[in-house]
Amino acid sequence: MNTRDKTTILDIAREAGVSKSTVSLVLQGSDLIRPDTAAKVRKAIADTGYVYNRGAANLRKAQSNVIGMVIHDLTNPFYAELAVGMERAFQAAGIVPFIANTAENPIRQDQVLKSMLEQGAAGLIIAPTRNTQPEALRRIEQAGIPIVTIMRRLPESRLPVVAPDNVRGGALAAEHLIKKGHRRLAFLGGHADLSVRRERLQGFRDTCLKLGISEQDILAIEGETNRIGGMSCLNEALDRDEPPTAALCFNDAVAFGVMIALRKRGLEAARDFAVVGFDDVVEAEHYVPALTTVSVDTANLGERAAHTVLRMMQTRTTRAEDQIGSVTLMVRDSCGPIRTMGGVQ
Amino acid sequence: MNTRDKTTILDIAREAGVSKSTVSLVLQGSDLIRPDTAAKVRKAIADTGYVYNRGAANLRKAQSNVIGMVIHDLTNPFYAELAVGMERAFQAAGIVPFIANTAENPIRQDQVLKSMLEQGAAGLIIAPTRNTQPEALRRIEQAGIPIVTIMRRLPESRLPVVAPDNVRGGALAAEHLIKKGHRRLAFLGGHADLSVRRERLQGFRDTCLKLGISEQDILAIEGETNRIGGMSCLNEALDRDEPPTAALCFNDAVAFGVMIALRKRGLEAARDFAVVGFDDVVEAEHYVPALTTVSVDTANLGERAAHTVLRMMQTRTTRAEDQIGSVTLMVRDSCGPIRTMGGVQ
DNA sequence: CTTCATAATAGGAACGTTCCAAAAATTCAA
DNA sequence: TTGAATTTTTGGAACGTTCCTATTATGAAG
Repeated sequence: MNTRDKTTILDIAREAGVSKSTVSLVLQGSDLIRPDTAAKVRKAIADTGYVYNRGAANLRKAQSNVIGMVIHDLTNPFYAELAVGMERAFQAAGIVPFIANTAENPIRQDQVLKSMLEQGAAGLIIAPTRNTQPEALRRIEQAGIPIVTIMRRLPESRLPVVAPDNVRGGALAAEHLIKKGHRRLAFLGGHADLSVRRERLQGFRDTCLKLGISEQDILAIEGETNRIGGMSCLNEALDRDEPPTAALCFNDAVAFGVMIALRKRGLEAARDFAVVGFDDVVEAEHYVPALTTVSVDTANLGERAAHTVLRMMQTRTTRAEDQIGSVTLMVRDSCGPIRTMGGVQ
Repeated sequence: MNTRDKTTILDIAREAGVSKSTVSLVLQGSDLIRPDTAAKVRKAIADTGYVYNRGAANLRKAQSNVIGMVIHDLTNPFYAELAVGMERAFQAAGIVPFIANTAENPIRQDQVLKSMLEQGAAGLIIAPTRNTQPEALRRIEQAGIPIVTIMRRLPESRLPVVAPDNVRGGALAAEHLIKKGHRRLAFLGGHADLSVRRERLQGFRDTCLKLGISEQDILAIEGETNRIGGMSCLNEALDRDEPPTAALCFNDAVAFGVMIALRKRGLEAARDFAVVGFDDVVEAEHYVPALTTVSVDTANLGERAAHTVLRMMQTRTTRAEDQIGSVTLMVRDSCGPIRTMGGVQ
């Protein structure tokens, strides 16, 4: 092989005294090749510092095994968990997926998506940013690349979605809080344009109404989907005339923010105010007080999404059923005991 | 263009009535092409659903702009922050890097690295798993691909490292705790084979000795580098005959674990036991009590790593200076006031 | 031994791009 | 208007694989 050039299939062919076709066949694990020939080739591969050029192969095959995971906020532990869950599922299929973060920025998301396409991605899982325009994904769809959205549902889009049963989760939380004796309830955090929030809020509100809470005793406050958002939401809630005594939070991050804000006001989660989270990140269990939250079975969600793209890739289809994961309420300490009288202060 | 086939540079050439070379030139933003010709081409590109085939280009150019970030634990908020920091720096350079998680598993890491190589990565940033064998990276080095390690230093390796000044961080923490009046100190968490721990512990221990703490009053307990590890380390520490009254934790995750374990024992961080973290993750500031911790300026660290690979790629070199980021102690609430008498219970 | 069927191997074209050398178009000066 | 100088455009080869179609080696049967 040439001194400085990278070694190719031809180099190992020469080294092993066979043709490039033979080497290629060995590389693909074909059983057309006689075992001893294959051994010779494999030895040559090991001797030389050969690295397979997947780009060249993809070019010729007109298909790749690259899968991209495009996540809107890797900094949110829930999404980080989700991402590594999916990665694990892909690993089992012998695929190394690539993760990219879009930092909740649609423009960045466009760039990332473009890059994934150019790189020849064969499948995509996307947890889209807010304000994702439908046409941002249209190009990918019409390129015939399997794509599934996870968690967030896109408006006016026929893309398959993998998400937890948000409506039921909201309902579970409402039921729990009302059973604990609360009569003025809040839903804190999240933006109204998020499908996740609409669904969670819907389940929450419907159940409240069904269980006899009146409309004006159900408060919904929008906010960021992180700790900071939780803090400001709680403050806004408690500054009302008739403040709520309990809240379902958009997600666990918001719930942590709510608990922090409570402490800053000299109040205590559980004792003075009941808080329920959503997602059940690992941290929830260890927090003090341990957070009562709706578990979405993150690992399972990730696995389903992974398997869905994989299946779509195999069947060369661009459509798939939505998948709604079941949820369970993890009752821990953040709602305190059953309440006998209303009112906080 | 053919009905079902993907459109190529030739299709847009035909569409625009120019040659493929012209299209290629336009794609590369060459100023050789007359503006109106370029406009025609760009229009054709916009009309057709053309997507650039970077694989083909890389094949021909024998070089790519793919950069990989291989992280050992994306689930650790610190590394998630680090990853998005690096991503931001690459974005400014017009590059979309790919992230992969190795889940602290050297075998997985080998697979990921192999995949990145095959994909034609032009540069790599790696936060290596424990027990990374030097030869795991040797192949990449000899392939001439720029690679920088971040945070963890590899044994017997000449790869450039970007890391915070761990020794100084440890020293800062020790000094702070001793000034607060503590006389029996612990270093909690982390495994002895981690360079990060060795350095942090070294700074911590040396300063303790220098400031008059005797060897047997400096306790070092190994453990996992996460919350769980922190919990068990604290329990082990307090179950000693002469328990410490303060600790520097391997990182913030461990520190959170320590504080949780304290609560479980009916003790309180700050009041009953001083705890200092390391890393200064965003959560540290909002925790209750707010965590006193050594800030490593995560964003800056990520930026430096990114710029280092970028520079190596440009200069086609495989060597670079180590970069040690400065650290500062963020004094918050987790160490309480100055202590006048020793002893916990 | 041949002959034939089959199992292994080999050679060339193709994938979509870039780059080089060369051709064509344009501009400028005389 | 012409020719030279310059700018703009073009065609073909090359990158490292895979796939298809040969071709050669092997073994079985006559």
